[in-house]
Amino acid sequence: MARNKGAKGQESRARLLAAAAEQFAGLGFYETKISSIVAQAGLTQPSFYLYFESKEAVFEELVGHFRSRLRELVASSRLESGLQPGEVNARVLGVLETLFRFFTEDPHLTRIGLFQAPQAGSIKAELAALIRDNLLEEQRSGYFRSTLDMDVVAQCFIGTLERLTFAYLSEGAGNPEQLAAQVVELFMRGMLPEK
Amino acid sequence: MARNKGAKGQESRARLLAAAAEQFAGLGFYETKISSIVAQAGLTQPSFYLYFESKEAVFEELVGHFRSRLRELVASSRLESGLQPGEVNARVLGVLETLFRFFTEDPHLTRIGLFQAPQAGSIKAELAALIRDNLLEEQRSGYFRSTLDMDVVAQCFIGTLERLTFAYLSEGAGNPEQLAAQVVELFMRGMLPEK
Amino acid sequence: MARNKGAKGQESRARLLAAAAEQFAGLGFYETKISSIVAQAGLTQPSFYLYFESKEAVFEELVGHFRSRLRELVASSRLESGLQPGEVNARVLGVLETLFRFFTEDPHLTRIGLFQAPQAGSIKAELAALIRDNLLEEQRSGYFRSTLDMDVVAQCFIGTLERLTFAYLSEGAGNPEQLAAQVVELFMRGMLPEK
Amino acid sequence: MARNKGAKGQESRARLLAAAAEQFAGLGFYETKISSIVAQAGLTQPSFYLYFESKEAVFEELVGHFRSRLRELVASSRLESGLQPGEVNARVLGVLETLFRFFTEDPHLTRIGLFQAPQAGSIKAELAALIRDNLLEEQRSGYFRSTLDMDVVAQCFIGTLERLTFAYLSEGAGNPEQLAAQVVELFMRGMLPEK
DNA sequence: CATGAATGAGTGTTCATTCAT
DNA sequence: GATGAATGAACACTCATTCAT
Repeated sequence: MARNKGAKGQESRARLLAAAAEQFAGLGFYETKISSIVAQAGLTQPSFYLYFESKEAVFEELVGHFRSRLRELVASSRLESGLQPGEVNARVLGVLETLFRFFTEDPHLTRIGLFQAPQAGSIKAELAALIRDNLLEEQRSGYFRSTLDMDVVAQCFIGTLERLTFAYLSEGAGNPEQLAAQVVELFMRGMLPEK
Repeated sequence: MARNKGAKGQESRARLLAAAAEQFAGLGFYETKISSIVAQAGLTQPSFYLYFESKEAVFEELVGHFRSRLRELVASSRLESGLQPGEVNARVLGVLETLFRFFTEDPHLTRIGLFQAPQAGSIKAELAALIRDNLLEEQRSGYFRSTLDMDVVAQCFIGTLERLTFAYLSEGAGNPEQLAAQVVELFMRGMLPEK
Repeated sequence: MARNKGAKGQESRARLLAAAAEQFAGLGFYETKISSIVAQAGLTQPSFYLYFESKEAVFEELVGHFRSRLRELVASSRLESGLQPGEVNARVLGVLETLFRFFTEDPHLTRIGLFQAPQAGSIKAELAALIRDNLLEEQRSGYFRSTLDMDVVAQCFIGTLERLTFAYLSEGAGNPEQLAAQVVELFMRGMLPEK
Repeated sequence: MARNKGAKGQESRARLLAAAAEQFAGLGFYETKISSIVAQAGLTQPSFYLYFESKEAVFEELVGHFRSRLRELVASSRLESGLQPGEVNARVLGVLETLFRFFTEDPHLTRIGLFQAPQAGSIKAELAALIRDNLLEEQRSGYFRSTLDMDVVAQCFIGTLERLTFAYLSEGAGNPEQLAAQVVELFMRGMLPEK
């Protein structure tokens, strides 16, 4: 009941997953009915259970995808130590761009992971912790003002990312790079140490 | 159907509303059952319909409360013109404190209005627009850097407020004034004009 | 709980009864709600139970009224024996007119008694039996063709009366006398003995 | 939602429809419960909704059946012109027999269509209109007395048919042909032109 | 690999009726 | 004589899930 092998089966499974993602994102968990998922995927209800254990299970699978890909992303953008002071700006810009791009890339998944999932809170908390750790390391290296509570700053970043993603990117307005630049402009003067 | 007069009736209605707010906030709309709302309120199911048209109706009433109180709050915190340059900081600080306090004051309602409601998006959009208008006026008066896109800035504020509220305040950690101060410290240097 | 005496009480009871008759006639038993009856009567629900035992009870009271008044009517129109052959026509005409008038007089009650009541069938059967008895006596007296099955004829009269009442009279079209005349014209040639 | 294809499905649907017809006819719309319909059909409640949209929908389907079959019947019994005067009697007899037979054929449906349905009034009105049109054509051809108001006559036929159907046929007493003959004997002398 | 048919369990809602005042 | 408030009992309907094929 976990992974069906044949080519046609994988195709069906993928269609179901895509339909589920779209509907969960648009309607939320409860307003999304198995009947409408399978309809969109061109299958019947029992087929659904050929590929997934339950409605909860698909939802969890989607949330899981989102969460683990997000984790990888942030992990891989860990600061290499030995950063030059002049590069801090670019570094933060890069991280923001990467996150904006990630959120824009699969909007259904993003919407599910950041809004629809009951775990949305803990996902954001986890993300915040990762970002905070990055920031703390940089702060210790003297790149950032020592008076800042990096816990708070990380939360501000998350909130900002989240809001801008939904206000602009999911509406198809603006683009990741431009938004990231504006955020950097807004935040950095408050973060860099006084000259 | 929403105007029962006697004192006892108003009491019952209030109990139902409070129970509904608590459960909606904690469990969401769908996992909240009328049966458990009335149980918490010490009544039976039919009584619920003495005071509310439907499950949707109570939910909407709560969201409506939140939305309109939020509206009033922001409207009443419009900037009086004739602000001294030195006061800008304090002004923004004040607005942030007010909003933090408002969000903390009735956590159930806040959770419903900002997360559980399908209209959460439009509520935040509305709030963003109001804040943006405030900011724009101040920008025109020269209090803020002219290169800033106040639309984006407003969204950053909303995201930040929202995130901090849920990360700290609803956990009972931190306090509105302290958080507001940190946000001001973080944002202001990026917002005030260069000397 | 049966008969409240005071003037005001009688007034209230009458208003309830009238409202009930109107609504039962128009909407039927099930679509008529106690709440709407009392609303129309300008009272509250508990007041209803001051005057009637139950919803069924009011309905029965109305049906009972109809049934007993109809009974009296037919009973009182029994043929005096010693009728002259030439008067038969006028006699039947008179009975029809009387019944048409009765049905038109209180349309709500008529609609309830002939259509809405579960006993409608037995009411019509009873009426048919009474009419049949009248007809039989006249047949025995030689006023009517001896080949006619007066049981059937009576049913034809009932059906005709009922249909014409609802097609014309309750629409405010036509009048009892004229309709009665037409029925007599249609039926009598088939009923009177061949010359 | 009304087109399930397999043989087993059609069987179930038919059983539900039959059970519904029987219970609606016997108990009326409101006293008939979905639970008892499905019980009689040997199914469970959700299965009902596999075949019908709602309780109202089955009822309407039954009424619709009745109405359209009745329409066809009357339409197909339109008078061929070129009728011989001597055949008028037989013609009317034939129509009456046909209608009596139709009403007797599916007693549940008849009871629903003529009594239980809120549209019963309009169904009878429609039937009356169709019969009146037939009669009018014959009247124009000189087969019937020109003084008769065929609108009224048609209503008399309907009432008579209805009453006799329920008084005799649904009790299993009498038979269509015999009743039709008696009606013809009663009405025709009043309808045929004076010699 | 897929489907037609069926179901268990649950939930919102309605309404006649009553209690206490 | 009347009412505000409350309730018991029921019922239609939904939906995720599962057999049997």
